[in-house]
Amino acid sequence: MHGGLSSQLVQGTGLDPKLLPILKDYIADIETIGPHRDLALTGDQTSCVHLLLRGSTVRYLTDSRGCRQITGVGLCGEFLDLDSLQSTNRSYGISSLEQTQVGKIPKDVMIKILKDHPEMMGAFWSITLRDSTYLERWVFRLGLLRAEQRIAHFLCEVIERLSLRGKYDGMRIAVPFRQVEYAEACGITAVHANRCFRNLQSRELVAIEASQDVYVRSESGLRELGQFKPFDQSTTLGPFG
Amino acid sequence: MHGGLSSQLVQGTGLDPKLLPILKDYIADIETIGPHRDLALTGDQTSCVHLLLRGSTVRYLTDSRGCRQITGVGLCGEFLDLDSLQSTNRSYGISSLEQTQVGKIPKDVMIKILKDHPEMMGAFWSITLRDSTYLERWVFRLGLLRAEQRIAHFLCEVIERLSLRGKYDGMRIAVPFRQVEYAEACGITAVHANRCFRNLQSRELVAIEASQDVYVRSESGLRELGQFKPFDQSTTLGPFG
DNA sequence: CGCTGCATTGAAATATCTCAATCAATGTGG
DNA sequence: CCACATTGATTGAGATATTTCAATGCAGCG
Repeated sequence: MHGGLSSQLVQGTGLDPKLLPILKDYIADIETIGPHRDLALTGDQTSCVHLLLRGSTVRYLTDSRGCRQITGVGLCGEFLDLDSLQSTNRSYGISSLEQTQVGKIPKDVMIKILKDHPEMMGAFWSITLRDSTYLERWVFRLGLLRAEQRIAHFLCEVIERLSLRGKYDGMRIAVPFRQVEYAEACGITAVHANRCFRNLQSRELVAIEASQDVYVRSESGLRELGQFKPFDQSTTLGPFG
Repeated sequence: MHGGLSSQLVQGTGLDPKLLPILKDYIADIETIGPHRDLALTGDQTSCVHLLLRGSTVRYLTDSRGCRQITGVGLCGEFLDLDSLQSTNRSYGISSLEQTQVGKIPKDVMIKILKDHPEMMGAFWSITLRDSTYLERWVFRLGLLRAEQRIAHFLCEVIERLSLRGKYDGMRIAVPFRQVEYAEACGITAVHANRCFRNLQSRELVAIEASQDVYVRSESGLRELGQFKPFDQSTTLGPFG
């Protein structure tokens, strides 16, 4: 059924490999949905936690006019909403970027996991801390950078996270963002995102093929323009090992 | 020595009151610093975790020109940098807004706490999750709102967090932000922040006295303008109780 | 063929920034 | 008590970035 599950999880969740088989057994339900569908809606009861088994997602908040601000990208192998354990209603939506498969772990099962395997809690906390770091950079991006830099910075984040799980070939951004998504992630208009990409192309930092695929021509150039500081890998893991 | 410590912690940390006495015993060192001083610098070794005993702080990221983006406000009783446990070097700075007192808990002591009192981990995780929620809204604010709305939204966040710990009198924002800080928190210029405040005053949403103190004239008006959604208090606390 | 979804372009409107100056309050030394 | 420096708020005017609106292009698809 879910063949390469373990290996995906190893690279995705950030969990200690020893903990993975445990987790796997608790997935209650696997759901598959097409591209650009909502996996979870703002206001929903938070009945379960989602683990992304295939595809990619975005997490977003909506303003009063219905505009979306993307606050995070979900890549294969990641937990999408560990915070569900904390709140009864979802304060954000999650939607898919492509054909996507999620494993659902009911909240009470999560609680059982924590009871049966106390080691898991440190792992989960650790994941939450890592996600916070990315969120904080997201604030940096929106607060201090101009449109073109924001896109560069965002691309760097995606590259970094793909790299960390061996899904970056050094060329192509293997996540099917449309320009709308780049815009919604960077707090700009889709129209403006388009012009920014044109500039990034003329600076020879990226190339765009087939109107959809972004190819990285100069990762260092993107990092410099976007003032991207790589993630501090040297985590102590102290309390969690 | 540190008299009202317990009661401050009860309201601030979000920890179960039973856990507080435990924590209190582990504070190794108390440091006092004046207003607008750095408590921790970007790049520092993360040798300890800071617990704010008195005063208020901001946490910020810096761009290549030295401009600051504030990513969080530290109020009395809160942990300022639980994430230190995760990383070896600080990726952000923390500075004081006023005369401020912090308790320092060395990282290895934190690890010992977790070993001796496993219940603490759920509490810490819970705090991290709550902080993430605020960070996510910060992204919303910067990404979707215009300057004036951002300030309204930011004021709402501060009001809410002060209220949650009984430090809001219904009138005055009891944190000594200067206009620079409002600007750095909202991703705008100090000059522009000033003009926004003038507008907020003419809309009769706030009043400013002595050029420093912000008085709230219409909390609901601020919430509406800033599209502020209050924090979901109904946390299950399931895995942690 | 005529949809539909998305990228692309242009031109005018607007928000925000930048620079530069002034003002008000406060504190300090003589 | 005055002269002066400092800090932060305030204003004005021009420059720039970004949005908005509206139109066009382009590909896949029934």
